[in-house]
Amino acid sequence: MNSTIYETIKTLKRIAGEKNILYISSNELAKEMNVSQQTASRMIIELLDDKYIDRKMENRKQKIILMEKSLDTLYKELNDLYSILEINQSFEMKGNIKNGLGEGKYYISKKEYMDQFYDKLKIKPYYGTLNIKILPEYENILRQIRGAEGIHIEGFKDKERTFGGVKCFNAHIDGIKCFIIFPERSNYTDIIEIISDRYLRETLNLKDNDIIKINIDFNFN
Amino acid sequence: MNSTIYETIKTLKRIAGEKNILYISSNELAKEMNVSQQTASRMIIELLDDKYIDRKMENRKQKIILMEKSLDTLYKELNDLYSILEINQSFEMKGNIKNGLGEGKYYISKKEYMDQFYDKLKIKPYYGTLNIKILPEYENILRQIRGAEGIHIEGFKDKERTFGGVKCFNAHIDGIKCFIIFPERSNYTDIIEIISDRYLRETLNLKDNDIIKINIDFNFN
DNA sequence: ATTACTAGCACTCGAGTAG
DNA sequence: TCTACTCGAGTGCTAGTAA
Repeated sequence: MNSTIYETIKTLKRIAGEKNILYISSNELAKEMNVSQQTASRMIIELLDDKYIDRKMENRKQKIILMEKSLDTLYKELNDLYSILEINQSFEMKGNIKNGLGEGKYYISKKEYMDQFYDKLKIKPYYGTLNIKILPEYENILRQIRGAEGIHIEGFKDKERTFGGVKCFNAHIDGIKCFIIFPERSNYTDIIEIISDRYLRETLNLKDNDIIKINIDFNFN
Repeated sequence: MNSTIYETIKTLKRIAGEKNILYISSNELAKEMNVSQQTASRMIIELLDDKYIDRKMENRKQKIILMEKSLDTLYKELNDLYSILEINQSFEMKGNIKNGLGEGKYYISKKEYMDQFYDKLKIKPYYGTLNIKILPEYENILRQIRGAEGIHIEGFKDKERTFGGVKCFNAHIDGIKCFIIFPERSNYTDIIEIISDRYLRETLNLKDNDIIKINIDFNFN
C-alpha cells in the first residue's frame, strides 16, 4: 500500500466530512498535502484508476466523491492500530429485522460451509440467516467491523459454481450468542446476516421491521 | 512523515507487543514487511538515527527497544483517524494525587500564560496546579491524549528565558470542570498537571496519594 | 482559471557483497 | 550466520508548459 495514496485519502476525507463529497482544485489539494500541484493531480488520477474516488469535472473545480474503497482503507488502518495497540473495544449496532428471501439459507446450508462453522465457530447453525438492516447512524461502526479480520471461512467450488470466502464476527443479541457473517468479496451493504445455532426469529420472538440491538464482541488478535 | 518509517514502526510494535522490546534480525523483519533484508536494515538505521528505537547488538539477534517517539507516532495516527472519521470517544483515567513542589504554580502564574487561559479556556485559573500520577493501566490512554491536538497556548520569552507552548484538554473531576495541561515539548511522563478556576485540593478535599478519576471531554476538530 | 503531460532530477529499492 | 555498504535500475517528485 503506497503511502501517498493513503495520505491523499485521509486529506480528502478530512475535507469532505460526513458527506464524502468535496469540491477541490488540484492546487488546493496540493497545499493541504504540502506537495506540488502536479503531484496532487497525479494522486487524483491514481485514485480514480484504482476506484477509490469518482470525479465530475464541473465548471470551476472538480467534484470528488469518495467511494466505499476509500472508507475501507481508513477503517482498515484504524483496525490495524486497534490491533497493534491492543485496544479492545466493544461495538453496538441497531437495525431492523428484514425478510431474508431464503438466499442466506441456500448458501450456509452447503456442507463445505457447515463443516467449517462447526470447526471454527463451534456451532451447528440453524439452517437460515437473520437479516438486519443497520440504521444509518451505525453505518460507520459497520464499516469498521467489515474492515477487521474476523474468523475466516474458506470458499470452495462445486460442480456448478464458486462459493466465496466468508468472515465471521462473534456477537450477541439479547444475550443469545450469534455470529455476523460477511462475504469476503462484496460491495458495501447496510444489511448484515446473522447465524446462530438457534432459530433467532423464534427464540427472540422477532417480526419483520422490529428494531434490535446487536453487540459485537470484538477481540483483536 | 515517511510511510516506510511508519510501516516499520507498526510492524515492530505488532511483534513487540506490550513490552515494547523485541529480538529480530533484519531478515525476519524484511519478511514481515515484504521488503528486502537491505531495506529492513536501512529502516532500522533510520529509526535509530531519528530516535524512534534503541538497539543493542546481542550475540544472535539485535535487541530493539521501541522508544516513546514510536508510540507517539502510532497514537498520533490513531488520533488523526479519530478526528477524520469523526469518532467521538470519552476517556477516563485514574491516578494518585502528588505534591506539586510549586513548579507548576511558578509557570502558570506568568501573565502571558494567564491571559491566554482566560481567552482560550474561559477560566481564570487558581494559582497552582494539581499533579496526578497516572496509574500504569491508563498509560496508553494518556499517550493517546498527549498525541491529540488540544487547545494551544503560545509560548513566549521574558528577559531571562523562554517559556514553551502548552496544550490543554477539557476534563472534569467529580463534576468539576478543569483542564489537563501538557508542555508541548517534553518527554513522556506519567504525571499530569491540572488547572481549574477552583482550588481543587480544597474543593474536592484531596490529600496526597488519594486516588481520583479524571474524565477527558475529547472533542476532535 | 483549471488539469495534466513531459523532462529531468532525486530518492528509494534490492542485488551483490564485504566485514 | 549476522549487519550494512555500494551501485544500478526504477519510481516519484517538481518545474515548465500545453490545452
